[in-house]
Amino acid sequence: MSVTIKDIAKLSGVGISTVSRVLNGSGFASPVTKQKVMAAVHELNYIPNNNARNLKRTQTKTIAVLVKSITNPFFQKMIHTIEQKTMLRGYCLELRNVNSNGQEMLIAQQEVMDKNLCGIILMGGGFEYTEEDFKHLGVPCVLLTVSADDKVNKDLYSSVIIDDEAENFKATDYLIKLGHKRIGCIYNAYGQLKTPNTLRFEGYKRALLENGIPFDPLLVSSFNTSQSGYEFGFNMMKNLMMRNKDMTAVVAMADIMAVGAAKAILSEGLRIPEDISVIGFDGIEVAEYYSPALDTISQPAEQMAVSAIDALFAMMQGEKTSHIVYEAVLLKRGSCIGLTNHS
Amino acid sequence: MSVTIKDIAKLSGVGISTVSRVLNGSGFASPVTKQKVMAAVHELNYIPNNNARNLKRTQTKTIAVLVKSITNPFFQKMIHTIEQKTMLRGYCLELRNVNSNGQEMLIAQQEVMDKNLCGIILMGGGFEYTEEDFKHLGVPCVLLTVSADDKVNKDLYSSVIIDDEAENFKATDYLIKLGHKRIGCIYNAYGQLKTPNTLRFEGYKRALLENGIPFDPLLVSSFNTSQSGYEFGFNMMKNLMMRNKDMTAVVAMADIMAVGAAKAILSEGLRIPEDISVIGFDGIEVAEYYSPALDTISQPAEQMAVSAIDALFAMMQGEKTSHIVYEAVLLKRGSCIGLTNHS
DNA sequence: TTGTAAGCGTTATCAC
DNA sequence: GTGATAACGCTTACAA
Repeated sequence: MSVTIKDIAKLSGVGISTVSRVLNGSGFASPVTKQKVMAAVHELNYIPNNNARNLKRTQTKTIAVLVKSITNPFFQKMIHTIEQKTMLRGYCLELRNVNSNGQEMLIAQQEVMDKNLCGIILMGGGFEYTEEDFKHLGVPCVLLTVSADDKVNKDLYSSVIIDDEAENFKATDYLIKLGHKRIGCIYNAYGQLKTPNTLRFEGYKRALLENGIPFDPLLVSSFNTSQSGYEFGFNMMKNLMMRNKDMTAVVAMADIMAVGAAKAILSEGLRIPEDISVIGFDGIEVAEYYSPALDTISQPAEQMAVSAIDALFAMMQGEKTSHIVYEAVLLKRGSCIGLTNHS
Repeated sequence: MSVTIKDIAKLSGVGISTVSRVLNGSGFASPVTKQKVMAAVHELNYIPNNNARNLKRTQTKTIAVLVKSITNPFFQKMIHTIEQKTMLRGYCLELRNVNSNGQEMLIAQQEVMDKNLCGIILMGGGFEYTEEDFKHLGVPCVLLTVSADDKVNKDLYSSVIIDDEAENFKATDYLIKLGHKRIGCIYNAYGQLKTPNTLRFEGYKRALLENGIPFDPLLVSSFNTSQSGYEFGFNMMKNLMMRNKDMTAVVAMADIMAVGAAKAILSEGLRIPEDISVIGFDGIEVAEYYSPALDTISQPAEQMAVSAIDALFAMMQGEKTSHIVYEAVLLKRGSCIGLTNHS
């Protein structure tokens, strides 16, 4: 079958462990031996079996990032930053995508065991982690963009987040202060889970409440399907417009949805912001390159990524866990306008 | 340390192999035994070690997709389709991202060995595969969106592609037939490699040639940086506009670049398509949701994915390799206009 | 400097 | 139905 370390040993006329030593750089071997071994390796196109390796190895200097839906453009900057910072510290990074709901911790445990990880970062998804989860993991764990329930002992994990509720309060309040009263809301209700989106929705409701504007379910679209974010935003916005002729603004709980919503508005022959103001959330590139550029609540993605990796390495060195809440920035790019200026 | 199959065997009072059998569903075990084993598994939170598993296992019913830069939105539809089709056939799918240049085949070999794959799909990247590569792999291999050099024996691999040169000829020719003569070109020159982008560039040049329009290097922007596609398109377009006041159209060799280019145009106070016509390539969602929606050469992503997976399973059943070239569709959405209509 | 041999945790092949 | 036991390919003491 496949060529193994034995074949290399045989061909180069040395012992198995010598081959292993040469390949791993550990221990010493005479230059001549090295030559012979390497020659055999190339001749037979030998590739070491990682399973056999990991089975024995203890320390791997590897950490992992588990991303819930890696295709989310918001995560890309973060991942990139984490990759760089990890390399810089001389560690390897294992990047893994997760789709399955609620299974992320199982996959995390699996990964920790398989790869002998010394730490792990979990990003995306919901807030459904339990104390057991962290205990089972066995290695330091940092949650990024999500956290665990307040009941969970905060010494078991670190977290780097924003205050989703407060930030979307900020977005909604901004529109209200601009004079808007009929404000649509588009968000992704993912099952009954507590997610960043549901928190943002709470912020939307609180902003209405505190400003004395009645909450109107007709202004909310959150029917969850498996469509893409763009398509989702587009369809939800179409619905909202059909149901609410008096709507003057919309807050979308993700920029991709905001883009879809914007397209829906423009395709109806309406203008942004003159007819309807639009604000998104996250701060991804598309919102910036869209025309018109869309206002958004921009998360400090790079800083968050840096903090996450810092927190992880701190934990790996035995330091305490940390829980950072960053502040997001309301970027005004012109897709929202005062109601008095509406035509 | 970690809890192993032995612990489960001990706790549940059965033999190791019985535990293995219960967990794998293979072989038989009495309901009572099953109960006991499962109870122990849950109590100790046992997770089987994949390395040890893969070391022994022969048939895994698993195939893999190696994607060169998984963040490329064009690949996402394809990956999704491949995932579904794979599950449908009762196989597992291993999705893996590759960044390293030219190392994709090494990673592929590694993956094949580690996971005992029975087949692999490679998407993205360049055309640099050799005969040796496929021979070393040891399992059926399908190239998706790229192919190997013509010198490589076509019985060694399957491929599903479009004719990048011809398709971008189509795009450029379309603009020329609309009356454009000063047509900008934005593409990503990735080292000296032969990539879809370089082929598309060839198509651009041939269209000019066959229509008797002189090729002007000033109209080409391909300075390769590590920027994102949007940023890249934006900056390249800024350059082009600065250098060519008489440019009336631009062809971008990827939709993300086209979006960046469009933003650059609009941010200069120019209009699309009245002042400058824009056409992209690939057919991703953002181009559709952009405002104005962008014309593009749309690749039949789903069909291509289906063909790739079909080809792979065919090979796995001992059938011959296949080499399919799909035709892309020129989508006219209004971002290109006849020159006579230019204001 | 090099080789021998004992595991790593699992599965597969047998006997029972 | 179930339980020993021999691999799987490698790393790592330890011995030479």
